[in-house]
Amino acid sequence: MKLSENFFYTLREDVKDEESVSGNLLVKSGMFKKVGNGIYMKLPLGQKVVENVKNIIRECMNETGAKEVTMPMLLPIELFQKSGRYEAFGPSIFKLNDRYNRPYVLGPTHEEFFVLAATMKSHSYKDFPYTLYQIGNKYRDEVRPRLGLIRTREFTMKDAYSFDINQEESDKSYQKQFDAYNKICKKVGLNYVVVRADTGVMGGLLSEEFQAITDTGEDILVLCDNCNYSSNIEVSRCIDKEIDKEPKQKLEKVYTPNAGTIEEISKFLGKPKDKFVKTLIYKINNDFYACLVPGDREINETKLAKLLKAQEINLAEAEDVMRITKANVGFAGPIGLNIPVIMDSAIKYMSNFIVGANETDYHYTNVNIEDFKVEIIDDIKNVKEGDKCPNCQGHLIFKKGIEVGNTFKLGTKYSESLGLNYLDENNELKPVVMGCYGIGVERIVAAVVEQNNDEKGIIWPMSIAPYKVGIVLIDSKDTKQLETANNLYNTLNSMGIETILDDRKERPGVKFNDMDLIGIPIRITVGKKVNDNLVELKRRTEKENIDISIEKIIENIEKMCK
RNA sequence: CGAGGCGUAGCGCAGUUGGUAGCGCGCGUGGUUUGGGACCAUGAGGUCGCAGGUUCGAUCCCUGUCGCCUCGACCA
Repeated sequence: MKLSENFFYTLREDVKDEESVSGNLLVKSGMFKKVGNGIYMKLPLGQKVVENVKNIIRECMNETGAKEVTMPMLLPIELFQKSGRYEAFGPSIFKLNDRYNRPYVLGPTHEEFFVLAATMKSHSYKDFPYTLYQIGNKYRDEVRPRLGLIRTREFTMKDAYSFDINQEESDKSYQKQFDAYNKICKKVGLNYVVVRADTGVMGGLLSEEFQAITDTGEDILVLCDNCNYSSNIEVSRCIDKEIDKEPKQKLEKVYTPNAGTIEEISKFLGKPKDKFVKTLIYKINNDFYACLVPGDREINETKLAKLLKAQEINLAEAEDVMRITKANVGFAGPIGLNIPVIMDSAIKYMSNFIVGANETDYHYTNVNIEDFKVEIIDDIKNVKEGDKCPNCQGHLIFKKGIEVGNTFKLGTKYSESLGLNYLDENNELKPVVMGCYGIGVERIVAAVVEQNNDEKGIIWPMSIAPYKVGIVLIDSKDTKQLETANNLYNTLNSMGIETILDDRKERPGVKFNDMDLIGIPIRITVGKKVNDNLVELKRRTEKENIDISIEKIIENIEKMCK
C-alpha cells in the first residue's frame, strides 16, 4: 500500500473517549473508529489485522477437521424459547420485530442453530463425529460496554461446535479444539493462561477460559506459585485453615453506634476483621437468604448461585433488609433470623466471633456456631492471595486477564432440550454429546495491543501485523531515493511480504512517528545514503537503525519475516 | 439501573457576569524549509448535542431529552 494514494490517517492526540491503552491506540492509529457505545467500524488497517487473526484461526480450525459454515445473524425467536435461553440471556439479547410484528433476535450465540443444522446429519451413530464452525458477528446488549474493543455489543466470534455419540468421544473432540486454541493463542503472540471457569449461561459440564494476561483485564485469575493450578476466581475453591477453637465465652450484646461496615466496626471494637462474620441478605430465585462469610472475605456469587441452582441472584434491597432484620442495613446477623442461613465453610473453625444483632447500632460478640441455626454449610467465598493451593502445598497468586477464548463441554444439555438424538448399534435412541468453543476476534486484537505497546504506539507481532514492512521514503523528489524505495516496495510485495510505502509529502518525523504508531514490525528508511548504496533497517522493537546495502536488504527481511 | 463528568470547527480544547464565538493541531493556497510530529503569510470550515421555557435578545439561565466517558450496581 502506498500511503500517498490510499485511505490512511492517524490522530495526533490521544482519543478522548478511550480509557484503555488498546482502545486509544487502535482508534488513534486510524484502525478502528467508534460509532457508538460498544460499536466500532474497522478501517483498512484494522480490517487487515482482523483478517490476519481470522486467517490464523481458520487455518487452525481446518487442521482439526472442522468445517466452516455461516449462520444467519437475524434469528427467529422460537428456538431460543425452546432451549430456554431466551430467559437465560434476559435483557442482553437484542430483539426486533419484522413488519408483521413477528419477533426476531440478533444472534448472541448460535448453539441452537448449529443443533438445527446437526439434526440434518445425526440419525445414526455412523454419522459421527463432526465439528462445525463459523466466523461471524455476535450481538449482545451488554450491561456496560467498555475498554474499547474488549467489551462491545457487536463483535466477531469464531464459534465451533462438536457432535459426538458419547462423552468419551466428545472429550476427544474437545481435546482437539483445546489444542487448536493453544496453537492460535501462540500464533497471534499472546501471553496467556488457561483457567477453569464457570459454565454460566452456556451450561454444561466443563468450561476452560483462555485468558490473556494484562493489567486491564476484567477477570481475576488464580494461579499457584508452585504447581500449574489455574482457575478463574469465580470457581476457585477455598481450602479453609483448620484452626483450633478457643474456649467458648459468654454471648454478649454490645452497643456499636453507626458502625455498619466491617471496616467501621473493626475499628470501633479494635478487633481484626477475621474476628467478624458478615451477614449478607440475598434475594435468590425470589426467596431471601442470609449468607455468612468471614469478615475479611468476599462472598462469591457464582458459587452461591450454583449451590442454590439459581438463575437470578441479587443482594436484597435496603427496604427488604430492614424488614427482615428489623434493623438498618449493616446490622444483620444470623441469630434469631427467620430466613434460611447459608454459612461459609470457614466459619466452622471460628470461635467467639462478632455478628450484627439485627438491631440498629448493636452487635453480638462471643458468638459461636451453636448460637444460630444453619441451613447449608459450603464454600461461598472468594479465595485470597496467599491462600493455600487446592492441589499442592503452594500458595495462590492473582493476575488479571482478558478472556479471549472459552471452551465448553456441553454434555447433552442442548441435544436434550432440542431433541438432537441418534440411533446406536442396538437401535436405541441416544442424545448427541456436544462441545462448543468460542474465540473473540477483536478481543484478541485488543489483548495483543494491551500486551505489545510503548509510548510511541502499537508493536504488532509479525503474525498479525497489517503490513510486515514499512518503507519510509525521506525525500520523494530525489529520483534515486524514489526509485530505490519503489523497487524495494515492488520486490517485497511480489514476494508476498506485505509492505507499506510512505511516499507522502510529509516531513520525515511525521512518517517515523506514524510508522511507530501503527506498529509495523520492520522499517526501512530510504534516504541520502542511497548514494552509498545503503538503506536503513530498524525493527519496531529496537531502538537503533542499522545500515544495510541495497543488495542485501531483501534477504535480511526475508529472514526476519520467518 | 444509580452516582459523577462531558457534549462548542475534522481532532483536542478555551470562552461568553446573557448581546449569535475563539485557540492549538489538521485542511486549502503561496512561499521558505526538509532525517523524529517545520516556519511565515493568507484562507476555508460552526444551525455552540436536540427540544421547549424565561428574555428585547440564549451557546451561556431554567426544564426536559438524547449521546458519550468513568465509577458503581457484591463486601451490611
